[in-house]
Amino acid sequence: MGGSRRVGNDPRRKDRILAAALEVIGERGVHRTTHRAIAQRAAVPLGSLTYHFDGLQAILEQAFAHLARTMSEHYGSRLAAARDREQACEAVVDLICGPEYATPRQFVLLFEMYSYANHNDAARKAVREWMAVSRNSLAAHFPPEACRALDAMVEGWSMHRHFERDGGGPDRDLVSAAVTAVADRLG
Amino acid sequence: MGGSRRVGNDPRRKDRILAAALEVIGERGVHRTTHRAIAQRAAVPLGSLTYHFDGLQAILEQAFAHLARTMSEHYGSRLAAARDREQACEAVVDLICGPEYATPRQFVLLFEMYSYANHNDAARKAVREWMAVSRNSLAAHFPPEACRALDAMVEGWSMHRHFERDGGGPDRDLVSAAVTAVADRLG
DNA sequence: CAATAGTGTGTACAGACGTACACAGTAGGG
DNA sequence: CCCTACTGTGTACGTCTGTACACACTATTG
Repeated sequence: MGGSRRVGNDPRRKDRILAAALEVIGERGVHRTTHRAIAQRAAVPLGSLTYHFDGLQAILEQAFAHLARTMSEHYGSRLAAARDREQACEAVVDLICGPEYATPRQFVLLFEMYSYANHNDAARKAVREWMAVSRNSLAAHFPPEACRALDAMVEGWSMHRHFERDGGGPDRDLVSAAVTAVADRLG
Repeated sequence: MGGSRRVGNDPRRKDRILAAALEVIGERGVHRTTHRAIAQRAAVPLGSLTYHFDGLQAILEQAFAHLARTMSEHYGSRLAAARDREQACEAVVDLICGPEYATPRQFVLLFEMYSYANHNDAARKAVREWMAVSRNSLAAHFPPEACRALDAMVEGWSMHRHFERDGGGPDRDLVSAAVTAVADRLG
């Protein structure tokens, strides 16, 4: 139709494979993630992976790039909803405490990406972009110095909460106090 | 000599293997860490690994347990050197900015441990203990609430610095300001 | 309809992997 | 001295992995 180039039967297949890859990574970890596990999860034949991707490494790289993009959008949209600094602080507290950003699944994937990024340049690039975007999202509400500090707090604190995994509720006031302390002093 | 039990030729071999395992993990990542790579690095025969450990998983678990202990000691000793709150704040800034705690090698290993901990109970336990100890080290100088916040800041900020990997110097004043802001408000 | 060019798949293969285990080596007891 | 009990090693085996590739299929072109 129009173009001289043919169109595949299932143009979304590549994305489905990448989504399946993230699921497998989340359940098993990058170690023990295999072509066959991904293929089975995506319900596609094994050969389909080698047809669409140049090896397992390429799948992981693109899967993590996709993850970074998704997380960036989520992070950004939560902060873009804030209209003033007070709401921005609340948004930051939400990012740390709320179940939206800090879903266990995304945390597991995040750690897989970070560890993989230390041994793979493409993944490292994805991590850097994700970090840059998350800080830029803060930049709409805070000066650069505060962005650095708040971004670090979001990362570190939400990750500690992820591993402690008990009593997730009563922290909120404390987190809020720390966030406003930094925002006030560095703002 | 006293006991009825014989003594092996090389009692330090187990530790040497664990040290070699950490080196391999640091260079290659947990994915692509194999018995053979560890054996070669430790300069011991392949069979020695299956003799001393019940499988690769056991090696990783014990290697990470060792890592957590080492890091805890380092973290604790740096903070124990502080005599008052001001020095404690300086120590926290050092932990974030200084090259001692934040050596790239240890960071890589830390991320490997975190990601592995999401799929392995023993490693998860090691991570939790390491986090508990690091917070306890802060507890000698700050109230519990401040410990939570400062510990999160150390983790998040040092890790961001690890990935950004450019201009590591001029941050120091900013980090110091953020640390004292939190310490003052929550102290 | 025949020719064709690109899409997609099942299978086969070489290599690497974890692990078991038969065996060698050695230090004490009798 | 021999015997025994234990430590430690080299090798072999079955499995699983990544990847290539010959082949089938389909839709377009002439």
